[in-house]
Amino acid sequence: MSDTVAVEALDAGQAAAELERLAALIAHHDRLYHQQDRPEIDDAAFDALLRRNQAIEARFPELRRPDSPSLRVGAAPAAGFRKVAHALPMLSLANAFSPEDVTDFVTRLRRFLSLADDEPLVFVAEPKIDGLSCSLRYQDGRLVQAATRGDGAEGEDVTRNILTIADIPRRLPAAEVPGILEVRGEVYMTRPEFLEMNRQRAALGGETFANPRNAAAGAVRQLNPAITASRPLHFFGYALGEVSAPVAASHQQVRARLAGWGFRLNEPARPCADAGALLDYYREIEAARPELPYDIDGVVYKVDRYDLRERLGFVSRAPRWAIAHKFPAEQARTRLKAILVQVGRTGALTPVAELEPVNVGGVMVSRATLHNEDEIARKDVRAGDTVVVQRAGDVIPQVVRVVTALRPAGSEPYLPPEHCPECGSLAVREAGEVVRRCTGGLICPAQAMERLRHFVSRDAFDIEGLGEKIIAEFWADEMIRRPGDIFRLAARDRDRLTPLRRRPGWGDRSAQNLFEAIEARRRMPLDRVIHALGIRQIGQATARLLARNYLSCDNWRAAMAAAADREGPAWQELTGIDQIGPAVAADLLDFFAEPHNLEVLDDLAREVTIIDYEPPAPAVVSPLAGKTVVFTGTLTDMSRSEAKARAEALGAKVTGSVTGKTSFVVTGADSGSKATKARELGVTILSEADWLALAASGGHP
DNA sequence: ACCCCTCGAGTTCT
DNA sequence: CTCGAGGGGT
Repeated sequence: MSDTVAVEALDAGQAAAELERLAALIAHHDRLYHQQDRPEIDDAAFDALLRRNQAIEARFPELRRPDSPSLRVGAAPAAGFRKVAHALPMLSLANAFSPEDVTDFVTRLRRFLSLADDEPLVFVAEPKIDGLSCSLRYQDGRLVQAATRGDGAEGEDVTRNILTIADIPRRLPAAEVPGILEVRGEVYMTRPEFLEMNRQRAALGGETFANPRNAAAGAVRQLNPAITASRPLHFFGYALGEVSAPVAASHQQVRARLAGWGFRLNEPARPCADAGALLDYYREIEAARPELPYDIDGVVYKVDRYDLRERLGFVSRAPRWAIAHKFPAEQARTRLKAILVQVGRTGALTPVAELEPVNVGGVMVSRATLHNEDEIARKDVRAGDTVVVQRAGDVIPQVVRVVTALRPAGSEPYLPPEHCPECGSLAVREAGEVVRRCTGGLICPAQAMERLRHFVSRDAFDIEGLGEKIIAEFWADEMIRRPGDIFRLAARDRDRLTPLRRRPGWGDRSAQNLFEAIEARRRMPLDRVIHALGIRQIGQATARLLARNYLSCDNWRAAMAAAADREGPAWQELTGIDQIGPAVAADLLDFFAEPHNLEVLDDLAREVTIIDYEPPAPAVVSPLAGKTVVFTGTLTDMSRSEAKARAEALGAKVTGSVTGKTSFVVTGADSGSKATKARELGVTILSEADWLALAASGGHP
């Protein structure tokens, strides 16, 4: 039996023959296992076949078949990679699309930093490579971990694959680098190498990749590092992540250090002193774009000095000190076949364009959102029109405009539906609102299924393997009608009652995986539970506010019941929560006024342990935490917004008017009534110098 | 009565 | 990613 011949002893001819045999054999057993649920061999024997196939492929990569089992069998789970939390989050950048955006950016920063006209502010401009961001972690100079960006906070451990990239040094001179050093950069594929690789794959009858970015991403996320190794990948370093000791004071110094350690850098990079220089750089790169051997989607401008970056800080999820200036999105023309209407979990009816599939910047697009009926009217989009399509931020397809000259005769303007396309209930557009909503509420199955989808989504209960299709099947079989049902599935499956058993491709293993994912969610923090309920206007952030304020589920429910009158102390407490006003509070109470919702919550609480809110460990221990600060008058050394950001970073809340709750008032020049009021109320008054000293000390007086 | 910001809700494709 | 609405401040 040829299985017993050592892989090392095979010649190329034997290897090719064996790969062919293995492909057929593995596909056969895979079918028996997954689709017919009557395996002929046990799991260990099956795995042995897979391993042998992989070993032969590793030795003869050029013989790997387009129908190779290693591509399909191992391709499914991203679960193959361990999740790793980034020590410092990998943030995204704000975007600029026009010269005005760039001049605004420079002006905004100069104002924020309170720079005088003669004080310089240097940026470094670099090309923005269209690849896959990765963070490389070095410990005592040794590469110990590589992670993808993921959602920015948590990525996937792709160390074994990254180690196959020749551009990446595995060791850095230990004498020169701190104990912990993270290098961030972009994994990419050059265009000529990408084209050559696709040519080879096509010749072998395999699937080709749409663009170098997808090819690079696919290669890095291969479960088998041997496949990654066979792909032509490169790496540019562009920043540092966590460092246990500072290694540079500016971006230009970082670049010099990276180059010294053997990293490739984004070139050309250029220091620029003002918006004019940045825009010159942009135009040069745009002109050079076709000649560059790799794809870029724009350029990046970063403040050079690290001390200034520190002062500038962050706005929501992006650093204030950098911006990506994007090239205009690639556009394509296609025919709009029809305008469909989708039903969201809140009943919102969203029109979606069904398009003749068209390639936009390397990806086939067949649908695009039209947002709402006003948007359709503004652009006068009609079924049958030829439209210009682009991918916003190179991701989400959007209809830019109609090519009116190509409009067929006799076309009619779009008419919004009067009834929900899913349940037939009346569809109403409230005065002053843009969205039209299905009034079916609880009787609309589309809404109910969307609510379930929301319930299991990543920011809510995060149940993997319970996607749209599976939910729809369980719904049709009346196995899942409300969230609590999900947790009773495994019990019902013991009687082989679930529709899973009729699904082609589903065997015991798949069902087992799903039930394990569900069981892992039997305990859930209060804020996630609140979010998962899908109450109108209550998203992740607002759910957290509620959890923080009411601490336990029982307490929250009692408070909501007590606030039902919409005027008493419970209502006052609710609307007194910062960021919760009368509109949000009303939606919350509407939810609780519906008996069905209370039943759903009771039912869920019987299945799931709801964990009381636990305050996160404070990031900064500062005497300013929890204090309320008011700035008044003209500050000279810091702009008002920097002062505000600084105070908030130290845990204080900044407001505009002096009240009894105000902890202290910072008075700049020409302070007026606010300082007077502070004196009347006996609130502590600080001069700007006092404030600067306090802020510089990290809040410790 | 405005303006700015944050949040929510919707969306595509691999 | 985009848009609209709500909240809070000027």
